[in-house]
Amino acid sequence: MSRNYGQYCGLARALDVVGDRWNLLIVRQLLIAPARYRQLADGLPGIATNLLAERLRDLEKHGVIERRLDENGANVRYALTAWGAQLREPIESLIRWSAPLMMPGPGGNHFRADWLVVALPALLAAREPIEHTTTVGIATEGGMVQILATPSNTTVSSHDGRKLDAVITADPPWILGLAAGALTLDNVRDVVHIDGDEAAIQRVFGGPIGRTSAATE
Amino acid sequence: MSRNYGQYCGLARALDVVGDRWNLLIVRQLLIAPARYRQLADGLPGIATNLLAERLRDLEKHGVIERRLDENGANVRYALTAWGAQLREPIESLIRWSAPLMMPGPGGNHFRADWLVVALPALLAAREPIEHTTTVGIATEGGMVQILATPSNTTVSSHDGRKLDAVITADPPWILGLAAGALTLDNVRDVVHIDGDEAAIQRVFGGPIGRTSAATE
DNA sequence: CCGCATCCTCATGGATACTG
DNA sequence: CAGTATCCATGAGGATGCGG
Repeated sequence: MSRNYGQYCGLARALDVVGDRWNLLIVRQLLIAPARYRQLADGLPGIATNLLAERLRDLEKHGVIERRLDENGANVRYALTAWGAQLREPIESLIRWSAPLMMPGPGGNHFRADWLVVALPALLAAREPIEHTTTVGIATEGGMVQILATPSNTTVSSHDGRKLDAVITADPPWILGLAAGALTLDNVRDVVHIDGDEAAIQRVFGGPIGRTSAATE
Repeated sequence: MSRNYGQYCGLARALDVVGDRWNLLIVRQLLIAPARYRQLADGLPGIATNLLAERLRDLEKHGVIERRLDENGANVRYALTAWGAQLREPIESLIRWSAPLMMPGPGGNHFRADWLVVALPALLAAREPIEHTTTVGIATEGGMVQILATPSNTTVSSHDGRKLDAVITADPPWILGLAAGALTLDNVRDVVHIDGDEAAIQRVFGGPIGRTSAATE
């Protein structure tokens, strides 16, 4: 049972709902994709099973997530509600804010490639749109994700097997450093491996960082 | 001592720093202005003094806040570091997300007018810039804040005594509803009181809501 | 197996008293 | 004023059990 701050303040009321330990990480997992209980537990290393169950109940009660049944009426699957999905903005903001904390590297922490599906759009949102549609793969320990960048938008998802313009193989900190704009391709040339069209990687990661903390224009 | 998630994920590392109870609310207070220990305790109703002291130590250790001494070398004052101040973005996002939670009203919760200094810019950030420089006061139980809106930016601060184009007196939910765009001035005309130039209020709160969750254009 | 519920232990939070 | 110290209540984490 979540403890309330008892303050009539937007931040306090938001934290009354999602401020409890694990809550925002559960939302992160569901931003990747709707998931079964077991998938959530796997994607949240360290969570106790009773806590996961309790948090899911709380989040459902507050309208952040919902249980969905598949066609045959069994097999619950957890998914974000429309309101819960709007947590993407604060979560992406926190991810951008945390960039300095990521630069030192993993240091024994758990890592899952699909976390990049949330992190990369957050960091790449700072970029100017690219001119030519480009598809690149990011291969790290634990899996491959793909970036589909068009002039109008950029999406990141698990690799679906399609042919890509280029694939960059690298440890996660280098990828995040590139995405955050803290590193250039030249900086990391000898610790990454690129297959395919290097110019494609350059288009995705090399563009100017156009976004400031103020609104554009 | 804050417990760590042990995940190499930007969100998890951000929460390792600011995810502990009270931490983001302390940052909220310091976004209003640098403050003394006592001012913080007053602005955070419900916090225990040992927790406030411990959180301030943690946040300082992580580089989110710093202790500043005034000229004569005594009297510490807590303030955000440059990095800590960048938490304004995630905090404003959470405030926008929480708008549905604010509509039911305070219901016995604590309220401080200076919390509006953080909340109103977050909600008004969705507006198109106004055409004519306008200054309005918001008088609620517990104090008055002022909005200084120019074509280039909008700031909210505690009232400094200057002459204002208009003052609107209303309970907080009406103000937040107006700022969030959930209410119009016509909706609340008989529960608020306006002194001065009503058109000024209309310019600040009546403008079109231009911002969507996607980036502009 | 999956999706939890129970039980137990210990770390953390909260209220209040107290001190330099 | 600006915190410590103390004590109690609550929540987190881990192991295990259990029905479907």
